[in-house]
Amino acid sequence: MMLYRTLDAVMPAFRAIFTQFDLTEQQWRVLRVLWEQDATPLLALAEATLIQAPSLVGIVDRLQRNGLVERRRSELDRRVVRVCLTASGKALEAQVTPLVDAAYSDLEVLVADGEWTALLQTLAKIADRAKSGSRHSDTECVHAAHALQLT
Amino acid sequence: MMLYRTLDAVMPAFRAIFTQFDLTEQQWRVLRVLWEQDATPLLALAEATLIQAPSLVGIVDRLQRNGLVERRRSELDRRVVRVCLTASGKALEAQVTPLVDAAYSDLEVLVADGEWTALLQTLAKIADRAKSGSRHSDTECVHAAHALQLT
DNA sequence: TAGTAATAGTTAACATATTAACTAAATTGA
DNA sequence: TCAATTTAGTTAATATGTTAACTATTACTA
Repeated sequence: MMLYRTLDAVMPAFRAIFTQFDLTEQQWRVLRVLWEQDATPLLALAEATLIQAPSLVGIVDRLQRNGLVERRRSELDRRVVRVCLTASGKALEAQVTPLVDAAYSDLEVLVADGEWTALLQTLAKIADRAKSGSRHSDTECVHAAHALQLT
Repeated sequence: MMLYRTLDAVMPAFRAIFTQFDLTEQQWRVLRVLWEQDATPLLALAEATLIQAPSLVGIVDRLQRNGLVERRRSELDRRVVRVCLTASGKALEAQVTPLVDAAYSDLEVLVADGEWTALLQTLAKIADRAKSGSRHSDTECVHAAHALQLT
């Protein structure tokens, strides 16, 4: 229950920012990667965002529909589809990023530095130990983590 | 990223249990509440599971379709729909619960008691402080918490 | 008590996750 | 070199989350 409430408390600030720009959380995640590395192949994008390929296809579809990205078939390997930012897609970065950063800062003020570190360390420990014994994809619990907005 | 990996590491054990019984995570959450308190009105169920009502309608639909629950219109207040376990729904508890409990135990062994407490306290603090300033529903980040299976 | 507001549940429209299957294009190995 | 395999991307089927609107009841109130 504590986790529910934590997430419940943390999320709305971020969500408000996204809806303001007609973005969803996932769409923002994709854009964030593209702002770092434009023209990323779709599967590489899936890995970077930790969004599974079938989900990503739809997300890119909608970003494309809204004129923020476009698909470009690679000439070298024609299986590869590169997802590229459009001018509007690029322009969005300057508007969204400051707001998201500010929201993050607000969040970080809430607990002491040491506490943050401890939190992350405990999570790391759990991940590490739980993982040895079950092998699986990195994207399984993605939207849970998305919700936390702490990546 | 750490959170992604934590969730990724923790989830599969639980998910394997559910698929084994043809259940989803959410369906299990609903059943878990009904096993405690049968014949719960739908909105009360939504609150108890932290699943929003519109989602819950579909989940209950499918549980009903699979013969695990049934809907009963209340006589006193005919707006109210009580969700009731069927015999199969009741029978399932004895099969699923031990496996889930065992998976929890496996998880709890991973970190020291004090560390668990610290983790929960930090989360509580974040939730508490982040919440004062943004008012919203408890169910917003539900599936994120579901994924953690730590409720 | 008629009229309005609140409540319980549902439906609709949309975005997303998950698994499995499928296509086209490379890669590989006998 | 040609068949078998692998890889990139997609589609399909199903379950879920989100917001908004809508129905049927019940409660409230002037």
